[in-house]
Amino acid sequence: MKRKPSIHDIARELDVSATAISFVLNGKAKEKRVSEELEKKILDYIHKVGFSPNLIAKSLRTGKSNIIGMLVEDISDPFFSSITRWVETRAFEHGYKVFFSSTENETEKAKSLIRIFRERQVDGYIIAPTPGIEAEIRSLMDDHIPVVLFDRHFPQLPTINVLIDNYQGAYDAVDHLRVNGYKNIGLVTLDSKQTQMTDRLKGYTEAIKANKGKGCVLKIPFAHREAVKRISDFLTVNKGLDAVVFLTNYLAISGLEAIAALGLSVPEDLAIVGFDDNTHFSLFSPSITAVAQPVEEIAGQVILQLIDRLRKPEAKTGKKTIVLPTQLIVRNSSGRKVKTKPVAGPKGFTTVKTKPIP
Amino acid sequence: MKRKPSIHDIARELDVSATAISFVLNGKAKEKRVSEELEKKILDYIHKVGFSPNLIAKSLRTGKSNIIGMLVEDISDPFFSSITRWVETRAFEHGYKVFFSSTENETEKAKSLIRIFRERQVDGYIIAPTPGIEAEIRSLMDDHIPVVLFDRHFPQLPTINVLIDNYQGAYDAVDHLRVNGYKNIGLVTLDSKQTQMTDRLKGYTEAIKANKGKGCVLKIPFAHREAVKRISDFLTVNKGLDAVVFLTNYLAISGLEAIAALGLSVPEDLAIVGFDDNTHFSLFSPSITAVAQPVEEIAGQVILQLIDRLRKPEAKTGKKTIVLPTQLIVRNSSGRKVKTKPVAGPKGFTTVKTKPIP
DNA sequence: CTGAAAGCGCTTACAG
DNA sequence: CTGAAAGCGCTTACAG
Repeated sequence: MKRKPSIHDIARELDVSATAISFVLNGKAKEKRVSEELEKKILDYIHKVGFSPNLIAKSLRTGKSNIIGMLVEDISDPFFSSITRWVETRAFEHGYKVFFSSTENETEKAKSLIRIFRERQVDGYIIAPTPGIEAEIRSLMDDHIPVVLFDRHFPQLPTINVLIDNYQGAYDAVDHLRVNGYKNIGLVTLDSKQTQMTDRLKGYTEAIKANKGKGCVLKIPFAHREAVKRISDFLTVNKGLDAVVFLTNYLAISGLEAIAALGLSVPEDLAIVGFDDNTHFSLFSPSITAVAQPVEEIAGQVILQLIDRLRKPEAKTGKKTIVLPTQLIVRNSSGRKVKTKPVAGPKGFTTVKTKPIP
Repeated sequence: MKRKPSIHDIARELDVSATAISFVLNGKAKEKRVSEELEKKILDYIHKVGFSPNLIAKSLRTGKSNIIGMLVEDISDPFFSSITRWVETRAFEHGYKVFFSSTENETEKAKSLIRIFRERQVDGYIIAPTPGIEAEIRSLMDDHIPVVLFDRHFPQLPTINVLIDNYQGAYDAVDHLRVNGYKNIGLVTLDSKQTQMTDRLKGYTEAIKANKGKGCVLKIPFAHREAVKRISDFLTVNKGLDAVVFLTNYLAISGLEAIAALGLSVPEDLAIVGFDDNTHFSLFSPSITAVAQPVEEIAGQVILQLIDRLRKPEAKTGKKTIVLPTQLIVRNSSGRKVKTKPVAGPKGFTTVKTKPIP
């Protein structure tokens, strides 16, 4: 592999000092009083040969990499992929490149990614934390490395957090169903102690209580292979349900599979509301009502907070939590309940009328 | 920011040489004849204090970063996101970290990403090329930096290419529709000269010709805002069509929106086949038939070829093209044509007719 | 078997 | 206004 020219090669070529080239390259020509003539000579040559400096060397020398490390749960999830897209764009405007990776919500994977990023001297972190990485985050903070958490957080850590109002989002979903005439509203959530999930669960519970209803909750382990079957069983056992709220994107997708397999009609047999909007929700038949997160604003706040911290690394850090509102996007899957429902079943519940497609 | 300990700090601490530590760290203790006693002393200390070496310094010294730069069209596209997931896993097994970015198929974005990666001394590249970056790729090859192209390629460049049989995939789609009784099969594709699209188009054209049919093609510019309207107009003008093949994932999604807006039934009014499978295709009503790419094998071949090249950087490079087969996944959207309009859907399938939301 | 030293390509305090 | 030199934290050829 041919060695690329270095600043010193160019210095020799042009018979100027490497110092001058460095100043010009970093836009410090004026400040450091490099003559305009010299500056032009250097710039012309650099453009001619298409020189680009070795950023590895620069990083080693300055201790800054201009890289932000970003950990998301799953880069192929529509919520996380759109967040990263926005973050990437905004970071670029500030001169930063973002490297992201998926944790799949696994503690060990998150720990090893943080280690890898640290070894490469990443300047700051944006993290949707997995459970169990409090120590790693604390260690970053101890070394004064800027960290912003989003989507979920650790209440005991004095981090900067960009969150949404999970409680209210779930509450709104239930309330919307109630207003539209649904009486028995079930919930499908993850079996998780992470804040985003517990807050959503609380929103559901409180909304149910407020109307003196009875809750009915199914908790499924993260990334469970048999999520569809679990939901299917849940719906079969709890025939009285006339609506279900799904607390994540993927649970809603699994739920729709289960509902299709059971041959239920939405919303006639069962109304549906999802959490996290999805490009395809408007395309399903019927289209799916969902609690949407303000993706662009989340990304904007995340980068704003991080850049701010990167600018003043020695500033006193304190806990700071930003909570953004959700928005309920009403579509057909939660349409007003039709009271006059044919035949049997308690509360107008129709039994399976179609065989699942083999 | 506290300075992290370096190899020399540890050398001083333990009263050994930095050389020995470096050898131990790189698993060369045996080879370089470091005594077992010394090795143990060093390892113990390193584990105790949790030392991790500065990879930036290592990169600068060795000229290797152990990073692979990967350019995809759009990381949030299900096809590309699953490819990157596999590539990431497989690369990690070989000691490489993958940094990926989306080009959005824009020439300038791709060029600037390649520049950014080069500045950071990335060891090798995996690229789904945008149009117009032949020169950049040639320049990488001139500098003996390993490059593997996938999904599409430049026939005039002697690169390593991992492709699928786009021609056959499209041909199969048309043939399947023909066998199921469809006579007037239209096509919706991108207005693109990239190989993956031209090959698919050729597959369609030849399949139509082989049956002495008449083709009917709509070409839409990449990322066109009004794709739905274009398709809608196309379907309205060409009322004779009884089936349509969509040559990309997103075109199929836009097509479904158009079809919903027009109030057409699938497959009764119009049968559908997509290119690239999609997690949600099985969930739509009806489920969508698609030409699936062998994602895991593509990723496997891509990494295999790249690692091979990274191992022997000076080896003669020659053009090498690997073509993998596609698989047609038959679902309900292309069900056998029923001459007399059906009462209910075939196979106990329920079609929910809902008006599009205004 | 072990260690001192040079050098990867930058930046910047310092001396002229 | 300009340049020589030190140093960021590693690796490795070389001398002992």
